[in-house]
Amino acid sequence: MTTKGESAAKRYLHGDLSRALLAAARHIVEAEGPSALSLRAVAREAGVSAAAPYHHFKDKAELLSALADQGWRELGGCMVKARQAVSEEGQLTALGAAYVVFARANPALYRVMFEAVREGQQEPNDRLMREALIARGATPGSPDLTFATLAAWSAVHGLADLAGMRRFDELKAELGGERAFLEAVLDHMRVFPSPRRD
Amino acid sequence: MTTKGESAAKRYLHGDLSRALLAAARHIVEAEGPSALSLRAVAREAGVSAAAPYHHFKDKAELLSALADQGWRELGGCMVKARQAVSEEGQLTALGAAYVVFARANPALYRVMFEAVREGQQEPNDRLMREALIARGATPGSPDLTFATLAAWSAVHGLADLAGMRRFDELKAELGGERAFLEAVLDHMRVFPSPRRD
DNA sequence: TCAAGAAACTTTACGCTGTTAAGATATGGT
DNA sequence: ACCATATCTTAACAGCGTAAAGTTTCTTGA
Repeated sequence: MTTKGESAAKRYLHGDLSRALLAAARHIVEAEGPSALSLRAVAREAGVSAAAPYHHFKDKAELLSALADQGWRELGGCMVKARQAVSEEGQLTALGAAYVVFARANPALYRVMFEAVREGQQEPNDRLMREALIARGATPGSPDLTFATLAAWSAVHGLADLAGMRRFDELKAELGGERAFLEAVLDHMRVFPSPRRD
Repeated sequence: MTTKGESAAKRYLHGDLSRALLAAARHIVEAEGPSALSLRAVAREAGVSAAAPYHHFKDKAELLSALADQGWRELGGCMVKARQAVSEEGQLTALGAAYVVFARANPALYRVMFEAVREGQQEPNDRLMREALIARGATPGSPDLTFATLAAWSAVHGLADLAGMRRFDELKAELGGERAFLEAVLDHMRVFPSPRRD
């Protein structure tokens, strides 16, 4: 049986190092940015030697990929939750807002997430967005749906990447928060129409 | 007087090392990706010692920032050129297409460019896009113009980041090239309306 | 013209990184 | 009880960014 219930302090065998490494990685990446995330720092934070992670992850990229996967899962959860609260027509906008809000709340994690996609280690799920577009009238197999999905994803990803610039701090404050700012920008994309005016 | 006209081979003083370093950096970044771009590799490629670049750039970040600056300048040139060929209403779409096409033609350079923006070392110019939006009817000082500019930039940046995914290779081929693919996606953004239908 | 100083470059060295290899220790199955 | 195996450690390697100190070349002004 595993040593599941015991205190995790300074045993030779950690017991749940995979999880601990992921947690440490996430902590470091959000606290000090992706460029400061070294495998050795992760191991240090988890209280193990520099070589220990290699018994749980093939290399650094695999750890980052696992971290990214965790992020994509959480983002999926946020989007599902956001969808529940709105009418069918408003779904896409709600999903887009949830996407950007999550990325802005976890900016460094989001960078790791997207990097993993870029390297082909992750295949983010566009099912929710496709469904929302279909609910808004797109025909399921059409190229139009493909383009619209990609347009929506481009918009939210691009906005997530841009919204962190200090340049917009003042504007966000005027609008009473980042959320309002994000929605105002999304409202200028045809794929993200405002519920009020469409 | 400077040794301007002489052969650049194996002199103790290089003569134009700044430029040579930038050229080497650009070559490496496009050939092997941003993660492979080490200062030592750049120095090696330029035929100088590892410490030589420090007489021309404060550190690695400053070299990358200079490379990014060069990229943003070139992109600006492409956009100006793209604008000349179209009517006033089509300007924004032409600018957006030029942006994405440049980013896709120099994907690794574009990543360096955007990273520099993210670090606050570059302030990319949105003058052209603002002008195009005004030409399309936006009122110069309005918040709407700000949001629309940001929406346009989000769209092209996001698309540039996404368009490289292998996932779309087949679709691009069907459309007869990446350019058509990019325009089809841009056409689904309100800020980038198709000339034909708007 | 020539010495002095500045600029451009080199060698050397430091601590950091990712990763591997070889050895130590705990666990679980028989 | 014992052994294979999984998990961890220490030690080592090359490559990285960068600083310090030494060498070579260019420039400048008396």
